[in-house]
Amino acid sequence: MKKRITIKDIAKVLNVHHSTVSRALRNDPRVNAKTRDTVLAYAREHEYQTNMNAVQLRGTSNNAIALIVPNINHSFFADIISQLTNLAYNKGYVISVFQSNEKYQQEKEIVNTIIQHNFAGVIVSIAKDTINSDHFALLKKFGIPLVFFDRVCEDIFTPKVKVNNYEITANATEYLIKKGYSNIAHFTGTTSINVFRERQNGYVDILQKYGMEYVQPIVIEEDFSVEIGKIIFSRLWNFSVKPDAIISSSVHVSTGILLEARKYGIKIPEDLGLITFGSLLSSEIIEPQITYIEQPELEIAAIAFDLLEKMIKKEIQIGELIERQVQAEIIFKKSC
Amino acid sequence: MKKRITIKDIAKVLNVHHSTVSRALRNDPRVNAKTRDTVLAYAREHEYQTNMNAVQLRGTSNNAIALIVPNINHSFFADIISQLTNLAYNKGYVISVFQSNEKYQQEKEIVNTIIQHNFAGVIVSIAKDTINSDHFALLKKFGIPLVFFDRVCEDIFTPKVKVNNYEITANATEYLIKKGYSNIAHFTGTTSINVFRERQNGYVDILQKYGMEYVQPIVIEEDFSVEIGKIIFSRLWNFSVKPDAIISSSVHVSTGILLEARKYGIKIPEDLGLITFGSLLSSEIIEPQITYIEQPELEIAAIAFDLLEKMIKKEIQIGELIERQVQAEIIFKKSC
DNA sequence: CTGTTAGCGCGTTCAA
DNA sequence: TTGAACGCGCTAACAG
Repeated sequence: MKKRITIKDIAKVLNVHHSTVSRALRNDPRVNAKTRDTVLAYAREHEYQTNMNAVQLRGTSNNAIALIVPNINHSFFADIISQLTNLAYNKGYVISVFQSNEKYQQEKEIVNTIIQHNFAGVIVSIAKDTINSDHFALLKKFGIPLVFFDRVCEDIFTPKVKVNNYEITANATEYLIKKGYSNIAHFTGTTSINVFRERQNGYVDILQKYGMEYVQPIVIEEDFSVEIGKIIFSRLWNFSVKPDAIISSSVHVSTGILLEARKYGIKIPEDLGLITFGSLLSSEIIEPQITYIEQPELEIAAIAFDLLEKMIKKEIQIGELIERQVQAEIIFKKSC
Repeated sequence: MKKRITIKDIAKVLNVHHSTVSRALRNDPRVNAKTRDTVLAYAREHEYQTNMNAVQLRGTSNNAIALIVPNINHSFFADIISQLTNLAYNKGYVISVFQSNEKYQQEKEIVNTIIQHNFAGVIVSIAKDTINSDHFALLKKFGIPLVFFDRVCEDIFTPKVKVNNYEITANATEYLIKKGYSNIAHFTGTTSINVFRERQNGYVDILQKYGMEYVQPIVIEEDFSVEIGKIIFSRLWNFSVKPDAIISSSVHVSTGILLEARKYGIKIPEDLGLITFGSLLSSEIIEPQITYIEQPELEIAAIAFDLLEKMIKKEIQIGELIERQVQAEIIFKKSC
C-alpha cells in the first residue's frame, strides 16, 4: 500500500512551497506557467488525489448531497434516485442515498449523520412514521439546504415538490362513477402523510359530491406489500356490502388484490374495477391491462434538484417556502 | 442560521480545555464524572454535532462506505442496495450509492471521488463498458478495501461474491432440452462481463453435450430494456430457422419478447418456451406464469458486506483473493 | 483527572 | 510570482 501523496510532498520534491502547489493544482493564474506544468505533471504521474475532508474542513466548498427516501427498492423512489444521481453527477455533485425504512427514528439518526458530515444539501421524502419534524428544523438551523419531494413536512418552510394527489384521485374516482361503479373503496396509507391524506380527500369529496353512500377509505398502516394487499382485500370482500371498484395507492397492494380476486373468481373489470397508483414493468402483459396513475418521476427529480442547487448557490434562501406541483396522469387501460 | 458549535466553544463556556470536552464526549473513562455530565448536558442542550470531516482528516476513524452499481433502478440492484444500506446502518456505517450508468468513464470518475473522500471501503458491481481495471487497482494502492459482487473484475485480487451463472444456465438449458425444445436461443449481455460470459458458456456447453445444432447466443450490447427485447426478438424471429425456446438474461428484455411474441400470435409455452433471469413483481398474475431464475440478493448483500467489514477491520488483507459463490435457483412455472 | 502541544491536508491571508 | 504563517475541528501523546 502506497502512502497517500499530499501537496506538501509535491512541494518538497519540487522545491517550492506547498501553497504554490495548491495554487498550481487549482489553476490559479498567479502561478508561473512552467511551475504549474511541472506540478501538474508530477501530480498526475504520482496519482495525487485531493483530500476532500481537508477541503471541507476549511469550509471552502462541499459537493456532497444527501438523499433520504423511505425505500430504495420501490420503483417510484428507485427511478427518482437514479435520475437525481445522474443530474448530480453532471453538475459535479456526489449523492449519498439513505433509507429510512419508513421509520422516524432512523430518519432522525440519518439527519444527524448528514449534519455531522457537512453535506451541502438534502433532498427528502419522509417516512410514514414521521410525525415530528424537529430533525428537519435542526437541519435548517445548521444552514443546510433542504428540499422535500412527494411526502413532505407541512410545518417546515422550505422548497417542496408535490404531486397533484387530490385532483388525480378525485378524477380517478369520478371516472369510476361515470363508468357505473357505485361501491368504490380506496386503499391508501396513513393520513398523517400529505400524499395519502390528499388522496383520501379527493376520493371522499367526489363521493360526497355524487351523494354516494359507500365510502370506504381503507388505511393501510403497514408497509405496502403484495401480502398485505391480499389480506386487506380479503377482509373487505367478506363484509356484507362488497366493493365493485378499488383505487389503490400502491402497485404492491394492487398485485395482492388481483391475486386474491382471482382466487375468489372475481372478474375484472366486470365484478371489480381497479385503478392503481404506479405501473408494473409487465403492465402490458397482464390480462386485462390495469388502468394506472403515472407520476412524473423524472420531472420530480429535476425540479427537486434544481431547487436544491439554487439553495446551495444562495439564489433561494433557507426557510423560503416554495411549492411546486407536478401533474400525475391516468393511463386508461382495461381494468375498469 | 446558527453558528455551528464546536468543542472549543463548549470548553470556553465551561472553563475546561477542549481536549477534556473531546474526551467527555467520547466517554473517555479518564474524565471526572461530574465534568463529563456537565459537558454532555451542555452539548445536548446546544445541539452539538461532531464534525466528521475533522475526525476523518485526522485519520482516526471513518464510517462511510461507497457502493457502485450500473443501475439503481433495476430490481436486482435496488434490492441489494436496500439490504446493504440496512446492514450498514445497523453497524454504524453510512452508505453512499453511486451509479455508473454502465459507463466505464463514469465508473472511473466515481472511483476518484471515492478516493478523494476517504471512504472506508467500496462495494462494486462493474459497468458493462468496463474493460480496464486500472481504477480498481488504484483503489487498492490507496489501501481502500474493495469487494466485488455479481459483475467482477477477474484480474483484481480482492474478495468477490459471485452467482453460479454457468451452472444455473446449463441447468436451465438442459431443462428446456428435456422438455423437448430443440432450437434454444440465449439472449444475454456482452461476454466481456463474467456474468454473461459464464451464462453463455453454460448454455453452449450443454447444447454441445446434447449435440444440438441450433446454437444462438444473442449478445445484446445495448442496455437491457423492453424496447430492445422487442427489436432483437423480432429480428431473430424473421430468420429462416426460428427458435422454439429462449433463455433471457433480463426481465426487461423478456417483457419485450413476450409482447412481441403476442403480436405475432406466438403461443407460450407451445410455440415458444421462455426462461428469464429475474422476476416481475406481477409474475404471478401473468398468464402463463413465467419460469424464472431467482438470484439470492439478500445473501449476496450480506456476504459482500461481511467481507468488506472484515477488510476494514484488517481481518482480511487488501489484495487477498476470496471467491464466494451463491446459488441461483430456477423457479418452475408454466412458460416451458 | 486535566491541560499543553502538535498535526492531519488544505487554502487563504499577508508580506516580500 | 512565491513564501510564511495561520487555522478549519478534532484527537493523541505527553506532561503534570
